[in-house]
Order: sequence, then C-alpha cells, then structure tokens
Amino acid sequence: MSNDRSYLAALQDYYAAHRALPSYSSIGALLGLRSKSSVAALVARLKLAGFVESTPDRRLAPTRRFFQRPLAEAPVHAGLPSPIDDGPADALTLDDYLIEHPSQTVLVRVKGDSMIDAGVLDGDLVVVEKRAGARRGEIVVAIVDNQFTLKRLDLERGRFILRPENKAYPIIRPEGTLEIFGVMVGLVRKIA
Amino acid sequence: MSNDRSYLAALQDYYAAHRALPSYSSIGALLGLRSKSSVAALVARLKLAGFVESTPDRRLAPTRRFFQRPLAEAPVHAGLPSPIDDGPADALTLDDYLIEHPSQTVLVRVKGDSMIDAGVLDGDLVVVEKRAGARRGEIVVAIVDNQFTLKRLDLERGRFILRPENKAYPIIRPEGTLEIFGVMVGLVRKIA
DNA sequence: TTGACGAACGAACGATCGTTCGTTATTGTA
DNA sequence: TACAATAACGAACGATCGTTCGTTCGTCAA
Repeated sequence: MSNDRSYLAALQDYYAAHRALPSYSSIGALLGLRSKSSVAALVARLKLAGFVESTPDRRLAPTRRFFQRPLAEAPVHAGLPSPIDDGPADALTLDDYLIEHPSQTVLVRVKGDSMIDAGVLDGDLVVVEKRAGARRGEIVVAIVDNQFTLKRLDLERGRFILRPENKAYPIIRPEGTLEIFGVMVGLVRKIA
Repeated sequence: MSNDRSYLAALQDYYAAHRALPSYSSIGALLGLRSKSSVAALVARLKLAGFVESTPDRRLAPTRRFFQRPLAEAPVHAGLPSPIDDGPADALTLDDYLIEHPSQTVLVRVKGDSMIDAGVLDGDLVVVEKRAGARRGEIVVAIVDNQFTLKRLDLERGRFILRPENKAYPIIRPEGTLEIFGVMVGLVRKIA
C-alpha cells in the first residue's frame, strides 16, 4: 500500500526528533493504528523494503535507506538526467558518513599548507582515527617534536618517513621510532 | 568514574554500527556488566552528563552531545598523546558544523578534477546551499548545458564567467543568463 | 455475485523490559 | 584503622514488549 509511504514519513520525523524508533505500541499510537499486529505487518513490509532492520537484540533500527531523502528535484529543464540522483548524496548525516568508530575518532584542525597537493588546505578539519599503526601510503597524524603533524607515510630504505604533499616542504626522516597518533579517514572544510 | 568514558565509547561504537541503543541487559553484555542495576546506574550517570535521554516512551536515545567529536587543536605538550581524553576540549558534530540551513542544503558529489587547485578532488562531496544569486569569488554549482558544474564565479568585463581551478580546463563564458543552483559552503571527503 | 487478497483489528501468550531493594567489594579520606 | 562514597552484584517485581492466531472489512478481478 502506498499508505506505507506516509507511515514511513511519520517514522522518519519521529526519528529525527528523538534519534530512536518507538516501540510497536507507540508506533501504533503515532500512526493511528490501534492494533500491534497491524504495526507488526507494517514493520514487516518496511523491513522487506529495506527501510528498517532489527538489531541483534531485536530492537528496531533504521537502515541507510531510511535516511535517504527525496533529493534535489532537478531544478532544470525536462529530459535531463540529474547528475546527482543517485549515490549516497544526501543519504546520511555527515557524522554517519565519515565516522565509523566514534570512540576512536577525533577531529584535528590543519595548520599550514604542507599537504596542499593532497587537497588538504589550511584550516580544514581532518577526521582522524586514533590507531598506533599505519600503512605506507596512508596520510597520518604523527607526533614529531611534541607537535601534531599531518603527512603521508612512506617507506624509504626500510624506514618510515613522513612525506609532505607540497614540494616546498622537506621530507621528515624521524630518528628512532615514529610515533603515530592516528590515520586520516576523512576531511571536512567549511567555507566562510 | 572515568570508567564511564570507555563505557560511553562502547555505546557510541554500537550506535554507529546499528543506529540504535541496546536494552539494559544487552548493554550489560556489551560492557561486561552482569547486573542490570549496574547498567541502570550507568545510564543514570550518562543522563546526568547529558549524553543520553529517554524518549516519551521510555526508550533510550542519544542526545546531541552523544555525537560530538573531540577537536584536537593544540600541539601536544610534554606529556603524551591524547590531549583530548579529558575535559572541556572542544567538540562538535559535523552536521551542525557544516549545515546551517538544512532545508536549503544539498550534497553534490564532485566529478572530475577541474577544481583541484581549490582543494576539491574527484569524489568529494560538496555542501551546497541552494540560492539563486551568488557573488564574485564564491564557488558555485551552476547549470550549464543542462549539467551541474562546480566552478568559481568571476566577473569579466561586466559579465559572469565560470572559472575552473585547474589550468588544464577552459574558462566557461555562458551566453545569456547564467543559472546558479547554489553556493558551495563546505566540503566533505571520505578516504577509502 | 463471488472469491481472493491486503490491511487492519483484538485478544492472548511467554519473554523481556526497566525498576527497586539489599548486599558486597574497593577506594580515597579522615 | 575507621568511615563514607562509589561501583557492581543478584534477586524479585509488575509492566511492557513483540509474536501469534483468528476475525472483520474493504477493494478488485473473475
């Protein structure tokens, strides 16, 4: 039933307001269904359609699809395939999109332009997953001279080096052990 | 107790994975607490600290604070990693940070490297505020030949032009009116 | 008109929920 | 050492959970 769409919409609003899905009986009250079995049937339909799912402990939880909002109606002339009609665009909250392990994730503000060739500008926020080890090629936040520094981790004659992405900066060759604070997993820039 | 921090961390990770908070007994299993009353006490503490709250139907739900990420700004001092662990370090959610007018804000995925010198890479998500007008110097999403295109808006002999930030691309000089879809106000990049 | 079907109802079920209360172990302070 | 505070335990409680099953009421096609 296309009635389900409006039910789903009500649930989305509820979730936006409370960041949790209600119980079956509350859903009933919310949607005007007087019987929990009606709710159960509705939930089954939504599960089939991939909008909700059950957590390991049988709680109702939204899926990624749940957050997909009808997107930017192409403001344009007919017959044009909107270049943004698919993909995760607008699908999630940005936190969900960027942060997979909240407890290990930290934001670090970038100072300077030593990584500008990697598209990292002064003032950007880098999403960093705290992790002791890193692999060659990853961009890492390392601790050098008691300072955070963001560089690409590379290998040179069996030793780790920190390579800036800006020819004006020198490669850092740490003596002794290299202390890795975390690995860059994302970037956020705010303009103006 | 500062043990609560690690409990909270585990809950944050659980929420990121399932988009719902578990029941008291599941929380217990998750955290290694064998008694539901221990969990109840913990939840009470987290409520006091403002990390969780109850929905109208007595379900546990995360608050804004629950999603805040620590922001590590200052260099590390003599001590050691994690100037972040404690206290009043800055914190913010990415959505709040980037999106000021949710109803007018859209995400657009970047295709191509025509803006690479502005630190915008292929595959990035651009945060766009829908707005008909724009000013010189702003990066805009314009509609040219029925396609979205991201360029910097500039003025040339009294006419608007779209300037790519990549010398390999030509300046676009639209004839007639220039259709502006919105203005870039932020950028989000996910790595790997 | 009939019959199949989908959506909702309503009652009953055992399971699980969150609360409450008293107890135990540990820790920091007087 | 003694004491108060904190964190956890474990058992018991009524309330609420989600499931199940049979029923009712439209709608649509045969």
